Amino acid sequence: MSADLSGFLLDVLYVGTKFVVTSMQTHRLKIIQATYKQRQHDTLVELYGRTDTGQSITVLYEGFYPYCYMEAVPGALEVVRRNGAVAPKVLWDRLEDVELVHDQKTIKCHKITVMHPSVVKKIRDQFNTVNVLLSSGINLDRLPQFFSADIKFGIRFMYDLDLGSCIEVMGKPYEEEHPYTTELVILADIVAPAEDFQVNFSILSYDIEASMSTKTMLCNCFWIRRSDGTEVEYRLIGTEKEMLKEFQKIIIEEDPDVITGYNIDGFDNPYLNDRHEANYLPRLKIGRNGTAWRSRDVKNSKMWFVTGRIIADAMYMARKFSNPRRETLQYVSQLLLDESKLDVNASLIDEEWAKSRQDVLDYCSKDAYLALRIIDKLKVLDYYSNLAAVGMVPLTTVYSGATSPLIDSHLVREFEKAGFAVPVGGKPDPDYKKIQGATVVDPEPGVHNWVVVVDYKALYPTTIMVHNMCPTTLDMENGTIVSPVGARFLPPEIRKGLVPIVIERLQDMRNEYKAKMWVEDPDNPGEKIKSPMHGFYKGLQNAVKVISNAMYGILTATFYRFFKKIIGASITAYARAALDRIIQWIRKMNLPLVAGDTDSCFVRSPWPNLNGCITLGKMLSNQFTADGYELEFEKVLNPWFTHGAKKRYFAHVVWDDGKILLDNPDVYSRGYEIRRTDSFDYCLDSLEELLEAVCTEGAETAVSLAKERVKLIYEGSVSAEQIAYSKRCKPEAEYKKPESQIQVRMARMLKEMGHRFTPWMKVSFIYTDGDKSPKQAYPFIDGEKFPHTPDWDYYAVRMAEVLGRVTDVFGCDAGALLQYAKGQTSLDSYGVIA
DNA sequence: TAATGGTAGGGGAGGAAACTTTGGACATAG
DNA sequence: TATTGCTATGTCCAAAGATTCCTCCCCTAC
Repeated sequence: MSADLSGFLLDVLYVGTKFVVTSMQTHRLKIIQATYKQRQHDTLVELYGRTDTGQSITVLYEGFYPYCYMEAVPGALEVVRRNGAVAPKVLWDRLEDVELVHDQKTIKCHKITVMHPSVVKKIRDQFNTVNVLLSSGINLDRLPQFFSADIKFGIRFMYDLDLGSCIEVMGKPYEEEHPYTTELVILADIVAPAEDFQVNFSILSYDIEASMSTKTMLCNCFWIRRSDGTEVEYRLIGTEKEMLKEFQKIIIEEDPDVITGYNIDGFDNPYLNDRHEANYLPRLKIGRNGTAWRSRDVKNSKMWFVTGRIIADAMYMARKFSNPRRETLQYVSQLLLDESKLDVNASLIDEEWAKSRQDVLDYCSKDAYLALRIIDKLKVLDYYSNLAAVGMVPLTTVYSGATSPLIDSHLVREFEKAGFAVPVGGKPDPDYKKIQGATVVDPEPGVHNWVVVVDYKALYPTTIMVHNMCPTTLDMENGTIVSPVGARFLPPEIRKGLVPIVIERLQDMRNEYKAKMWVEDPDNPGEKIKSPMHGFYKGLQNAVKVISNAMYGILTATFYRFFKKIIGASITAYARAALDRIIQWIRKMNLPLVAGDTDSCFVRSPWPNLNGCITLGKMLSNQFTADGYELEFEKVLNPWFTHGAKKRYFAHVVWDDGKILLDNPDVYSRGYEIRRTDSFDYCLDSLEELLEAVCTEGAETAVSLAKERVKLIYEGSVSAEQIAYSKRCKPEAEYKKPESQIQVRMARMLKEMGHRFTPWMKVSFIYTDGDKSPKQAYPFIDGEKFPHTPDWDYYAVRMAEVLGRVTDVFGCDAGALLQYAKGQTSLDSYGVIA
């Protein structure tokens, strides 16, 4: 490997009579994790990441201290001073008096700087604990409020140095003895923000086969793709102890940023951990600071963490990014990669192992390989990388899946810069009454031709900006902007809200990224072509959208630090009013409004042709693009169908944002079983064909298709695979009555049958007796023959209900469909259905 | 190192409550 | 005239069935 000499500065120091030459280096890196180590008298900031040159790096920074703000209640500081457990850890010489604005009032505060992050919590806690407070012997008028007192220290560091997810550091190699295992370990003098760049993370994907009878490990196969793109495969066999030790050693040597595998959170990780215990080995030590991994209970199941790396379960990623109907590795790799697992019966693994070790090793290795490919295919790392860049947080923060830290990252910085207090997050209120949300228009059932769709662009963010809504402008006395629910906000001339400022900045950012996706075509001046960085900027602009859209939700979350119920209620009230303006106008003009939801209206055009629709769409758009709101003319649908339920539509798109698709229309479908993952394939395939027929063939053909389908399933002429239901199963403790839930009963059965099941997985099953209560069913296993007889009667009824909702519009209800299937002419034999 | 975006809505399943039908015991009329 | 055997009918009451209503749950739209 050749060093990049341009990044070196020679720093010559004169020490006594000798010249000592030290090398100052600069590095650019993307932060994977920002954390810290508490030392005796200070805290060391630790940033783990990967550089633009592909090296793993630990950046250390000394001299940055934790702090928080405490309201200056008389005597409060004395309480801290007298607490022997806390006072020695406070840097009293750094104590500052500051004024912070909170709820339109100026509050006198102490800025308390301490040695360790844990001290901040202790200071807060002593005011919560009556005994500690009493023992201080001080009577307080009231308890002081705390501000900026729950920000993680690594994040605090990034806020204060205004860092994003990519940074530039200047420093020297860390010479002290240290536990860090990255290629580079730098003690930084300067840490500065850097423009975002793409990083090639290294990734390890592993899979373990375990004996069913002895519970010991048979083999561990894994693949590593290094930062330079090369891939290596390892296959560990031998004694369990050797395999465990070897795995740890290779992880440290190869130093992957990301560790993955299929269902590792549910199986491989806890299993590995158990085997370490069984072999009297310490926990797997794979942290980049030499520490062991650890697990945390999240919603009744475990998640695994390791310092400096990300443990990303490929199953979780597949679930999150592609919402597959089933979640077995076999199904997902078929769906996403068009590849299969190798043919080894996992529930008979001991026999297979005895028969042919080579086959089991190949099988195991392929599983690890598939997990790696799934992560690639879904572009998981790109997505998180972008989200981290826009959210200005380390990669681990976005990986955790929470969106509030991304919003926090922008708002807290903004609040602190402007001198506003940053409250600590609250606890959920069990008595909380939901605020009123959006309007949904009752749709007009039937087939409609030439329907124009208009919707407000970014309705909630726009609403926040237009009405200057923010905790910093909410002023019930002086506010002149009065929301429909009575909240009063200061106008921007008096004080521009910080939330609107952040939203505006995000929008500008998005426009900038969008612009960078395209460049002038050198061959065709005036024409735009994709820029070489098209994909990169596309990802970034999408990340901005994700964060913008989350803003309303976060501000309306009770636990969020900037939560104000009346602001949330005002946002939705203004939004309802905006939609209502269009609805009223459309009704006044006597135009048929066929549907509408939150920010959109579906209007049937009085002119039954594309040009007429375009005229109407543009007219609506012009009419209602005003006062900061932008109504977009989105689509023309022809035809458009609904059976009359909200949020359930099916249509053909013949015009989409300027593109004419008359000859080859896109399908537009919302809510129907077609889009649902908890229905069975035959049902949703049939429904899709039925809706297609409704749109293209007319009612008669559609009805006979529905009748035929119900008949076929009633006769049992459908494969087991096509009638398998699939439902997510949570940990049993999450249910009020676990055994009443079919998915719980199926999960129990799966386990009894010797299959791996971990909570939060989807389970597949087929009903065998729908008359019993609770209904009887058996698990369906991918690729295996279903050994029971399905209750075709039950399936016929289900199909009839689903298809009947559609055909009912044309006078043929579920009962009639069933009647045809059963070849009966009278209703009485199954009167319940009618 | 206890972490957490929201509300609106459709639709299936299970189960309790309210309601209806059924069937046995008994009485009475013929 | 009184009693018995038998059937038809009515009433009461509990069990069984069918409905309705509510809640839980999953998943989706926005």
